[in-house]
Amino acid sequence: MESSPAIETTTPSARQQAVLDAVLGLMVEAGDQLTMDAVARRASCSKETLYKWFRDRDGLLTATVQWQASRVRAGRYEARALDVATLSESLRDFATTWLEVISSSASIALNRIAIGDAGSRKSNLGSIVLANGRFAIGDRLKPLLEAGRAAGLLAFDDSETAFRTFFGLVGRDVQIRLLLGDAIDFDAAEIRRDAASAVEQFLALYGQPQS
Amino acid sequence: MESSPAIETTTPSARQQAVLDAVLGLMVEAGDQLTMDAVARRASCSKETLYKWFRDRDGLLTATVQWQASRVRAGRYEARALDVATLSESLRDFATTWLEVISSSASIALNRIAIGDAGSRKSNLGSIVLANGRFAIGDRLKPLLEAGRAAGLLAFDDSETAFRTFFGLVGRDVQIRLLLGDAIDFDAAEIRRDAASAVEQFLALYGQPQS
DNA sequence: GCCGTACCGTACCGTACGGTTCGGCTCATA
DNA sequence: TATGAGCCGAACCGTACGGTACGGTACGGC
Repeated sequence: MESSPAIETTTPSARQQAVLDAVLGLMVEAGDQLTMDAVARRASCSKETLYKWFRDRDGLLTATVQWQASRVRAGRYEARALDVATLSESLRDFATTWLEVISSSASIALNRIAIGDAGSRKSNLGSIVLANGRFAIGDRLKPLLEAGRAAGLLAFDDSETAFRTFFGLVGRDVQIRLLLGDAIDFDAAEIRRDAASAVEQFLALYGQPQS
Repeated sequence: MESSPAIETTTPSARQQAVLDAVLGLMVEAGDQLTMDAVARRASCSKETLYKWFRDRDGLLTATVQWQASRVRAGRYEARALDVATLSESLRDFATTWLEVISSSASIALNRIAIGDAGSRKSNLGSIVLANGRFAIGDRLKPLLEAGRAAGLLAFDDSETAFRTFFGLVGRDVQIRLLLGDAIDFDAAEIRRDAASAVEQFLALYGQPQS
């Protein structure tokens, strides 16, 4: 269960970024009719250019996924002097950010595309999304969990297992419901509430009683 | 957050079931090239028959989803005399069954299809899958939870919230990883282990101390 | 002023696929 | 043995879409 590194590639030029944003916009508004024609029209560029820059449709999608991933990287969580308050605060931030990401229309659209072609063995959008989503989050959260353990605030054997529990408590059924088209009303307040109660539950399971 | 009833329709004839099984097989083996031609070839029937029986491609997919759902309905969990042992045993059964379902290749393929066209507003495979998956499970688990509460074994205000926690603890990152093409080795022993520890955690959060 | 480069817009090609039509086979009923 | 319903297999149609080709324009370097 090694963590895949979040793939990094040469950043696209400004014009190319505009194209990728057009793709994202199109995904969100009409995920089905994501045709090369539509992209070219929306981005005011020619299909020839699309093919020159991104090789083929798959390359365009891959670049889009990576482009979106590159700007989701949220703030880091430095292991400052940890007490139970700052730890749970950091965990809440983490949970909140994660819930905001997975409930954003861009993420939903992107995951739909990636899941769709994970069924066809060609291309590997799925693994890219996984590497930049689930596994990137794990890589960023585990140091915090381990710092919490080092500070005597948490108790667990395997940080991977602890992380997966955290993931489940935070995400619950949200992502699958959104992906399947369920319209959950999920405003910022609701997200904060859910994040807080998930952290509370996580600490109930893994927290070390402070003597 | 009303629970949608699991849609029930007239059961297909034996021949029709064979066709639907062909669709399922095709989904699993090559989810992308799920064409009407391929289905007809695999089921040794004519496209004319497909269109007569199922109206159009969408009707065929809908019937397939419902057909698959109809045979997933696992055993019921009668509220026998509840003590903590039988309750946690029932919960373990539940979790095990659920994990087996979501990790089965049929379920993965089906969810991929449903998610794929949840992006296009036409058709509502997504809601059908939700109704027969996530919500059907909820409807079947909640009575058990409430029986546990009535017996003084569990403590919670809202059975929906308690269920969603259970869902998260059991499923964690499994479904999204499988949908995105991650190859988790998930044998029966692993599933039982995961189910058991999820139930243990759930009881740690919601269990009522037995005096 | 001339040329090469990069790009836009559009027309075009090939193919795949949803859906329709039709000829022919089988079989049950009369 | 005639008839018709039900179905198979194959040919067919229209369209949508990925990918290519090409004419035209703007611009920087010589």
